[in-house]
Amino acid sequence: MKQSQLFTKTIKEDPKDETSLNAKLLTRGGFVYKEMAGVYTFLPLGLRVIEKIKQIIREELNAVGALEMKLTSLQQKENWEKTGRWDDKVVDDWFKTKLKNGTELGLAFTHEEALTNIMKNFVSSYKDLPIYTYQFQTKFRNELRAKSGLLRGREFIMKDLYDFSLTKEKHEEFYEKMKGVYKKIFNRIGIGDKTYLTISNGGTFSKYSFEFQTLCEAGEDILVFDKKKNIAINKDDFNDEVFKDFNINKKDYNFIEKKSAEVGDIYNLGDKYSKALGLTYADKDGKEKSIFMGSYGIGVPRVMAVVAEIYNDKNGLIWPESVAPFKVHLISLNQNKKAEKIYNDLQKQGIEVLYDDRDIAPGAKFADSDLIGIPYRIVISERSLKSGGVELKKRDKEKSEIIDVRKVIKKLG
RNA sequence: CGGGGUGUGGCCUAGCUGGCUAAGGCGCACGGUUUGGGACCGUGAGAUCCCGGGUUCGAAUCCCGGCACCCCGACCA
Repeated sequence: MKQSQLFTKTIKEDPKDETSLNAKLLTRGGFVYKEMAGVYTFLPLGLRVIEKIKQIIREELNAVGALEMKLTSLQQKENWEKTGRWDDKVVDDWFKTKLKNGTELGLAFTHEEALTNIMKNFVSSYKDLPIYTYQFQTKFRNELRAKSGLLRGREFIMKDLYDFSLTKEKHEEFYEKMKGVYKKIFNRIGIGDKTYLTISNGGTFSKYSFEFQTLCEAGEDILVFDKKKNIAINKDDFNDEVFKDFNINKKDYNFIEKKSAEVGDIYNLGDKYSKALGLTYADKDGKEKSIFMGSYGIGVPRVMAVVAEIYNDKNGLIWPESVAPFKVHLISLNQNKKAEKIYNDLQKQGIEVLYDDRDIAPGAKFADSDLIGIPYRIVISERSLKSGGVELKKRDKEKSEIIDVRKVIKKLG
């Protein structure tokens, strides 16, 4: 992409209505625009990051046989009444609306009911199971208080996966598998070493569930963990009962506390939804059986925000290569003819490049480049050409190197 | 939802104990000079001072009501 065509502009000053680092950096860099508290538009650069994160998730989920689909945001109340979740006293963060004729609708804050209902059309025999399916979908949650920039929003993209399994045991097998899949996803995104599989309250379906918590100052949770022994417990659930249930002798561990953000969660749903909505299958002996389910969420913008919180310096963002909006930021200082060729050659190699072809001062280009935080920066200028080529610098390094124009593409490819 | 804070051109701010044409910086347009770390000079455009009501000769400024945003807390499959 040519930067002259990028309509967003970087902003020098912090926006006055943001306090959190993620929102400040993402706003200043032109990644997001705040429509209202907890509701953000993804601008071209921001959307590229979102899509990178989605693609990593997609690849890992597809690898375990999950199929992508997309449900609707508008929901009729009928299915929700069957599970008791239409009631505002039970679920207090509904956004509800009405059809012209007065029919009540809800904007989905999750999709267990809708999906389970759909599956009634496709599942009747044990031969039809298991089913693993997921979507990237906008969730609406009428939070009392949106906060921390993109970390807690009222409208956000969520990856939610659901498993429909033959038995509790089969479901649990998949559940265990997903722990590894999530670990892999967060590793690829670049936050793996700060992300912990965390023991947490299980809610109504099982005594415990697991969250993926990433150490991060802006987070809302407090993680109690032992890095060496790789164990973490949400502080809310750090008590004798947990120690007993997980066979933990507190003296053997060196627990410390730090703030963290929940980037993913995996839940056992048991047969609550399948039962309530009448989703069953006929087993080999023809007997009707319950289906066991789980749900597995990842808040995509939240992951983006957490990455922004972790990877930055005083000059701006430093995206990990895996989720960066572009791999290379090509900066031309009055050498647009030569730069154009490099730009084309890089693109031919399939390397994503943002090419700063604008006619502005060098300092402004460097400042923008640092703020936007693309991993590799190539500068082509009279000076670099005199030294023998182009200057290549990594965003997170101080030093740069001069490389022959023909070799830089090979090096990055 | 309780408490605290803030709302002034596209962005960041000053002005707020009432008083002249609402000031500055960034950005934007035009002209010129610049060209390796957000350049400089000049000219110019751009404002329902969050909204509604009130007090007053006169309101960005004072009073009342509302809305929005930020923070703390509560809440949070």
